[in-house]
Amino acid sequence: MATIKHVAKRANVSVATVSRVMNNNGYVSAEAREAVERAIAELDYAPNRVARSLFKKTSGLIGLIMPDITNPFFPQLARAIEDVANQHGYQVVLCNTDEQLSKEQTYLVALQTMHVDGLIITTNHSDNPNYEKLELPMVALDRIVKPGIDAVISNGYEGGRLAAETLLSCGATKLAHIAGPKHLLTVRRRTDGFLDVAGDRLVGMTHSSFAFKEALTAAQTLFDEYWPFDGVFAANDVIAAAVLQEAVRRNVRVPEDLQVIGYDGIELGEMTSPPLTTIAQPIYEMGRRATERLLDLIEKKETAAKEILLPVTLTERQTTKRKGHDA
Amino acid sequence: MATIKHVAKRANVSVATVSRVMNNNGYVSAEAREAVERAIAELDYAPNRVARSLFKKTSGLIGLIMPDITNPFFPQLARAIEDVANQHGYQVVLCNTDEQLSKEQTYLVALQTMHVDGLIITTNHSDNPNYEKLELPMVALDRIVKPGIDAVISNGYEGGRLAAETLLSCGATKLAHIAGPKHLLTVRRRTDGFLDVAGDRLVGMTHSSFAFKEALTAAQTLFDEYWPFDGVFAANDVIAAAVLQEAVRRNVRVPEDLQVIGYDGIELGEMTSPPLTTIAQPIYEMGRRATERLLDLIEKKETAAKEILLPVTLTERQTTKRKGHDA
DNA sequence: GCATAATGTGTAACCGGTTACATATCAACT
DNA sequence: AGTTGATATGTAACCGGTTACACATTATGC
Repeated sequence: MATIKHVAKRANVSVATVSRVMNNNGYVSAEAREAVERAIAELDYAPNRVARSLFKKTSGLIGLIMPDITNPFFPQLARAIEDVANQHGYQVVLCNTDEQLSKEQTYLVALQTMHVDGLIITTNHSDNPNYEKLELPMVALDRIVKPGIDAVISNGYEGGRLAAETLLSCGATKLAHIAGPKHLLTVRRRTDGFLDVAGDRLVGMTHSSFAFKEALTAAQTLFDEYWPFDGVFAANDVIAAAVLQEAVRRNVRVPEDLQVIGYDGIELGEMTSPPLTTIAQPIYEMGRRATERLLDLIEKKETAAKEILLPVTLTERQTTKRKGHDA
Repeated sequence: MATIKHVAKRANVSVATVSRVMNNNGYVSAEAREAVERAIAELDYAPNRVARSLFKKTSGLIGLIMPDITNPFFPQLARAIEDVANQHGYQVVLCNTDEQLSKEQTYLVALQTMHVDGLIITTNHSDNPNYEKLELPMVALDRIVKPGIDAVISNGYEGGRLAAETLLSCGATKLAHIAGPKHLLTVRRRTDGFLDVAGDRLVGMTHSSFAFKEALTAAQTLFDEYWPFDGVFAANDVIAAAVLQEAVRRNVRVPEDLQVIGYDGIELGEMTSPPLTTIAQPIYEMGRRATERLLDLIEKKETAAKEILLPVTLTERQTTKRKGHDA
């Protein structure tokens, strides 16, 4: 690999001059600039980012910490983050923590010692003290870490309300709910919104993680203990898919006998049979906004908002009846 | 952040000695070692990887180039890669190229200038000249780039055969197939294997990308043009999910009237109704093997195998009848 | 008891960039 | 003509590690 010295020699200038034309700062004569540019082209030179990084204490890297990229909600987020980062010349380092504090800790020091410029965190240990001492720009995504830390989230409470309102206005009268993991504040809000609207029309509720197998078990429990009901709101689309599958197994027709609404708006919802009605978060948008915010933080554009709340929307597919039909 | 100089000063030794205890090489007296270790602990010192990287020309980073992490086959792969890399102290940089040569090119120079130690490529431009001039360890995953480059793939041809054999032994007599993108050699092999066994029992075939929307269109075309058939093999699980959905739409019962087999063995297959029978690739294992191979290459353990071929297995769920029932 | 090898430690060069500072030239202004 | 400021460029220090090399000191062999 060619270095700046090779370029300097070839262009008959000093390394300082080469550096000046690369970074487009300081005074450089037209001839010198031209000579340097020719040398760069001829040698196919690209500056060593490691060397630059060492001096500038900036790496062009951002760390992305998520529980598990295998959970179908995250790839879209990762994609958005990667897209925006890339457009601005940054690369992203992927870290799966399985929500284990020890892994998180290991990654944190690894990322720190490699001088990442910022962090996006979709993992939540609100109680994790590690983040605080970290003097790094960071934004929480779909999570709320701490008052002081920027967050990008969607309106879970309204989403939960919307789910209940939709179910009711589509004619459901006996509602059931499968809530998500209790330690996720953003997920609890969906449940809160749903329950507030459902009121005493709620006939049953259970909990599940976002793993499909567990969701299936939870769905079975729901049917075993609370059937009959005619409208289910699941805390995410994976759980909703489990409800759908369990309904099929029990010969419960969807949406005729039972309407189902999921949450997230991941692609999976299009692939179930019937396709899933869901409360869609603007997933890509969330990733985009979080990254833009982070880059602003990194580049010291002191932007105002500390918490960005995005709206959710109803994506009507075929697990609900047409709205207002028999409401 | 504490630097090696701070540690040296505090331990009353030179930076060389500190470096020696950090790397556990050279001679260090017991007292010196102890003093250094104490200083490290007290200062909470972690060596700057950027500085180390500059001198050693090694970064502890591996580049992961994939078409689109959003495609449900890739997250598992990424997870496996990340796990293994992490266990060995490496981090992974995620790159989505959308199979666009220009993006690939941009990433390649970015990764190169940041001195990544190796590359895992799940993207395929067999014709891409960029990879050749790259003096970097790399392994192709689920792709075949070039004879000289290591590859980890699963046995697509056998998988295709297995799909056909299964369909036939479960009583299907009129087979149909939706093939995948033509430019993917590993995917074409599935089709080859399937066709070789199907022979003249094939009644129809069409093509599709791996995008669900396109797969739905392809499924419709298949039904429109070739119905009736009683066994479908789809080139991947996403396409199979589309076939399932289209079958439901047309009131074709699965598996009674139509049996369906997918390919890949992604989690989606468990979530469809009914759950999908599929030819499962050992996805996690593939990612693991590719990464282990790459690390061997990086660390110059000249290992033999140039192409690692992994077996596929049949995952019987509920879109096929019980085997041998009516064969 | 002396040559030799093993052990222990510090100094400084090096990796490949960036930039403060010194120096030089030249045009403009008084 | 002399001062001043803008333009242009090179030298060398610096970022934070690693390691070749020089130099001591101690242990071992004959």
